[in-house]
Amino acid sequence: MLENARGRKSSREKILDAAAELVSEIGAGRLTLDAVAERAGLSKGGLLYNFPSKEALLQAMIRRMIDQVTESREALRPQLKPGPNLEARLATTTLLNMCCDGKMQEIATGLMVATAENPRLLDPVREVISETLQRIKSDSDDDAALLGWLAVEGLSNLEMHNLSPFSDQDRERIVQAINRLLTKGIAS
Amino acid sequence: MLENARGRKSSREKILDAAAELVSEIGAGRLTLDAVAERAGLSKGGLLYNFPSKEALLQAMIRRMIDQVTESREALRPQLKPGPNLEARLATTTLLNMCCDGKMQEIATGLMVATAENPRLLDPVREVISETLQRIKSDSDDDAALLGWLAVEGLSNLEMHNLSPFSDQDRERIVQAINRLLTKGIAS
DNA sequence: GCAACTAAACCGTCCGGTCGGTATATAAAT
DNA sequence: ATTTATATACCGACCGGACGGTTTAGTTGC
Repeated sequence: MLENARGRKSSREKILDAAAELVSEIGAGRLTLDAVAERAGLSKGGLLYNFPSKEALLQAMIRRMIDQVTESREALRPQLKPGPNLEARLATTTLLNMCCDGKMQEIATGLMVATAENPRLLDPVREVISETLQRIKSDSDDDAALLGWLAVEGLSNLEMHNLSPFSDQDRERIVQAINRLLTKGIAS
Repeated sequence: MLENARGRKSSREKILDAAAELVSEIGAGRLTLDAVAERAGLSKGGLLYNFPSKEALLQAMIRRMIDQVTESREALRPQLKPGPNLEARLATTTLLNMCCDGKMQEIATGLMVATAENPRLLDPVREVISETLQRIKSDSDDDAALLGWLAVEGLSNLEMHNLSPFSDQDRERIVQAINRLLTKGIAS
């Protein structure tokens, strides 16, 4: 559904791409409709034709970002071997993979805009997180799964805001440690 | 230094308090000088007398928030018994305690404003985080310390944005699990 | 007499949103 | 076949309000 019949990206997609790019370049508080329109290659009128208000645009950004995470997770599912903490491993691996693509940037920017403009825009995110917690709880035996998930949340949050102090080696070690935690648990 | 000679809060403090309150009420993107002045109980002129620009106000918010975290940590230091992962235990406990006070809100709001208005405002935060990592590394034997710290980062980030899906019992269990992780490590 | 304001008008810019108009395509009416 | 109508997708000038910041003239308390 990302492309219309002619194989060209729809205006909606171009606009969402442009908005995500812009936020990561100039910051969430400086996102303007004019800038988005220019970047997307259409007029402000055209932009507002596709999204009747700035709020509608932001909602769409959040929605797309959520859908992408869900898609990635489900695409990953068949590649992981079943076992304990499967849902936690899925959730963490998905997030960690997205940090490496540019996609994480988009998640970050969406969240930043939402936080800046209108905290209510985060409602759908709240829902997804709550659902993820349920999934993780549903097939985890101890608290290691929760800790691993939280650690990934922490790491990705740092990376979102360009606050991560970790070198590549650091990060690699951390990822492995999280995997160990999810498969072996906390020492007793 | 929070109060002036007469025991009354200085205008600067009142202004910073007002700004933090406002952000958590109306969102980072809607913070205006007029609103801050009104909430702080002085005129716009008075506000701009204390902070010559909005940017200066935001910088001061970030600075105060960093100082509060550092102070809290050092106040906690004599109360923890020495041992492995002391720095990690300090860092995590400090953050977790602040989540319970209202103080966490202030940290959150500061970060939100900074992210929204001007990513450069996060520079001092980046520095503090980097320094914290060094501290944690300096006295930890394995990766458990890093994981515990990251988990707390994740938890507090969720709580900052009111995204935490955890009940009080959940949270309690998680805190205990983090402590176990920091004292006993990952199973081998 | 200086620091720390108050009060209120004002300026310039930015920005979300409106609105009249346009181009193209497809369909309906004659 | 030609006109007329309708829908879609878009353009871009413009409006009005918000907001950061300035200025000015005065006030209060040490």
